[in-house]
Amino acid sequence: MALENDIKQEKFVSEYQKAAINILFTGSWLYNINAGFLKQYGITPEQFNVLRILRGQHPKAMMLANVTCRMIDKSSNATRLVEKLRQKGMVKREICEGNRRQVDISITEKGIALLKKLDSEGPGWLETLKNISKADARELNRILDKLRS
Amino acid sequence: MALENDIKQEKFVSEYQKAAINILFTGSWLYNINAGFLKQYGITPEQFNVLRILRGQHPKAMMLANVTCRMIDKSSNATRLVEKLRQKGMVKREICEGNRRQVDISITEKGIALLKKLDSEGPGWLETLKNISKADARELNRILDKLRS
DNA sequence: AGTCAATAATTGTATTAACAATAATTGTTA
DNA sequence: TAACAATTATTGTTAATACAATTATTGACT
Repeated sequence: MALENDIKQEKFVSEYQKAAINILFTGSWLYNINAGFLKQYGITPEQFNVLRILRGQHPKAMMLANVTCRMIDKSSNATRLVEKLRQKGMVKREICEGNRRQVDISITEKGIALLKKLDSEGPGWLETLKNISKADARELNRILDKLRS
Repeated sequence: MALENDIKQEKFVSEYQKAAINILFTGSWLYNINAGFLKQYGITPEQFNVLRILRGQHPKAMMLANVTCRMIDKSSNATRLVEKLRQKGMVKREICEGNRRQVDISITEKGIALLKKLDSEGPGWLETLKNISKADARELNRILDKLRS
């Protein structure tokens, strides 16, 4: 009955409709928790996501298109996102010598340090998920992956 | 392996982290499908949501705060959302006589007609969900509800 | 070499979101 | 009833999103 209470809707036309709304609602809910947590560190969830992507390749650089295709929300404008992070000193941007159309982006030490702080200084957003068991988390992943297939 | 491919990330630190990212990613994915489908009708997902909320009470009117608390994304500005719908002739706005602080909002015949068209003219966004079984949809709802509890 | 297509990224612009501040009205109570 | 608090909604403002148009560079073909 949780979703029914959350959006004050007594019934749904089908289990599928409820699932669709549940995904959208829970996504928005989780996003807002995450955004609120990150706010004190001066970054948005999208910026956080880009930093984690870059850390995954550190110390190698990535071209912009490869950052974009790894992003959770691919519609956000990577150029401007990266520029915001550059202004904060979290990433470095260099035109690639071998192919001057592309831009090599890499995370700086300052960016690494911020992520490290976020990793350690929990509780962090992941704690929010601990209402469900590990088995449920696995089941959730299975179903969501199947949904998009 | 679906999410791993979708965001090109080989592994996650835990099943919980993957679940969090999976919810955000699937929510964004579903939102975009929905937005693309609604675009040809000239409304956004949030506006669609508000219209469905108002239809649920039709022909009664609702005050703005009661629309807001039923919205999927409560952070979006209901005043402006409703104003957009009013400009399109989908809703009616009247200052409540009994309490002049509140505004009575109701769906118009034109709004009803649009929803009816959307209901019938599928396939619609719900078809997207049919990759999973009804049992999986129920399981998904159970887990998501628990997650937020 | 010159032209055209393809790739990579940036920019322009209109719309929307975030969220604090303000206005208008009503309720309460000294 | 005057003053203050509470409720309800709107507005102001800055930043972010959506997405088409544009620029810059490289690759391919004649």
